[in-house]
Amino acid sequence: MLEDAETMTILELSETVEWGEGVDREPIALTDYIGTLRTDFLGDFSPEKLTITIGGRFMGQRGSFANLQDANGRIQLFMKKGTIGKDEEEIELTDKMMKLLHIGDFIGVTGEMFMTQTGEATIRVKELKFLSKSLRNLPIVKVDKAGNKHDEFTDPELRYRQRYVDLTVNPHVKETFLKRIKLMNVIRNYFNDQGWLEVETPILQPIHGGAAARPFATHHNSLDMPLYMRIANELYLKRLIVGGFDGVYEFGKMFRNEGMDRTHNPEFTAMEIYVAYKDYIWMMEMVETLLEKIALEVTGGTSVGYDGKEINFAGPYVRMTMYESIEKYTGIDVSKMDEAGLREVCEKFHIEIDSSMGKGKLVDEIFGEKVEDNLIQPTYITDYPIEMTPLAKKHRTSQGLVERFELFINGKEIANAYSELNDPIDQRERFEDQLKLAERGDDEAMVLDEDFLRALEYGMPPTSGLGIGIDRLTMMMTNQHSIQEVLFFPQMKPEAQTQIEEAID
RNA sequence: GAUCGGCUAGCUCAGCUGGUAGAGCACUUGACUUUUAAUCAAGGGGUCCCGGGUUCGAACCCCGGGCCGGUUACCA
Repeated sequence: MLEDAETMTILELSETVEWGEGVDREPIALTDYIGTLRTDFLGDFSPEKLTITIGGRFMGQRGSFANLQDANGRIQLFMKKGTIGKDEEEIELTDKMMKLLHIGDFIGVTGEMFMTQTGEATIRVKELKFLSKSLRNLPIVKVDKAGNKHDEFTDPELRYRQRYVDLTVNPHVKETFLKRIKLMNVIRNYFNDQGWLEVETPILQPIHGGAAARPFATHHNSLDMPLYMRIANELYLKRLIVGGFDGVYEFGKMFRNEGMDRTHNPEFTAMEIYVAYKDYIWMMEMVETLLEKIALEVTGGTSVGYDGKEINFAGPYVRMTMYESIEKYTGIDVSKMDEAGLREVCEKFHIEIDSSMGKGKLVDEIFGEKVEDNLIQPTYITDYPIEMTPLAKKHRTSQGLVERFELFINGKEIANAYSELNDPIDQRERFEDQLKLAERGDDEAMVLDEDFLRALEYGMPPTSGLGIGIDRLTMMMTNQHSIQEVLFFPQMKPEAQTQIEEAID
């Protein structure tokens, strides 16, 4: 539906369609794309020989000059009235078309490259084809000589709701998403080179296992049973290791029914990988290699500017056990403390706690409050208390700990990894401990998955697993501070209630 | 959830102490046609987020609601 304000444009459209009927409707055969055209042209300039055909959006004009934009860039057109076409009739038609042309329309042009007096690579248009009409006004961003932007399309609400407009008029936005895609491809290529396999596991799960979070619940009609959108895919990937794959990974959307803010969206992308016959020490080395590679290929260097700081992704990264890190930043050794001692420490630092919290949770609270923000450069925090990590293997030497690390960068958790727990008896006990926590009031304690235990009972090789938050890693690599800037379509409340009602009817 | 700020033309924004709604870009018409924030002239375009209230009179003040953003809390 279009507003009254658009009436004029619709009249214009009908006129366009009318003359358009006389125009060749065959698909236009593009010979080039704007993105590479300018550099190709500048590299090997052979004037009057290079006849090309390109397509794109018409993005405004100045006198006889105009801009054309395609997926990868813009180029200037020279379109002089009364000169485009083979004969009188065609010239007249093209003049009419140029009059109807406005910002946002898709056109195809054929012409020759030349250099203007002011040194701008330009196409002298010999033939103009109208391809598609834009009925709405694009917000045009103008950039002056000094590089200042005028009338920039900046309203975050409009930008997120109408990402197609954002992408069209804000090149830096497109750049961010291209980097996100590149980042994922770097990971894929590296993993594939190692022989690890990209797999897919269920998004609709009868038991929402593998993490501690509130799920989205739904209902399957013909089975008449509840299903949950996955909060994690960990237990399914481990089943595949049981099934005999040596290395499996998945890029997947996870869904958590919790608050939204600058770093949380209800659906987000996690990359999880499991490699058999490895442990978490090996995994730290793998992650260092991977992140260095990502930084290099996505940003062009291993040192990345973020938040006014320089983050150095070249390995090896600092390694500290969780207890060491707490001692470093509080001066207190909590490693031998019982629950009562930990509660005292929390009180001393005015950390809010409640009765449902066990030992592991209390340690985590102290860590979150006193340590996390200090971990600016990539840092591995290792060897977590067993209570907070029900899916990780017990530490080979330290009692009460598990073989786990989290990678912190700029005070944020970026990756989480274990030597995976593959002892089915231990795993059952750890699930049962979770049940006790749940009874105590912890509504995020992990749910017992009987089939997963059965899988472990058949035998799982020693395995190391890793999860990386792709959205947050992308934020890091693109210097963005809101998750919405790295998601094409971040979750938003509906624009107007009426739209929802219409949709339901 | 708390708190602060924003919402005015398609976009970016002005709008004083409450007194007929403004600019630039975009759009339309014309001029110009080697421009690059093109230029010049004229024109059209508004549910001032929504609903109530106060007032002779509300974009502006008051009450309620909505959406967006910042901060903060919660949440692996």
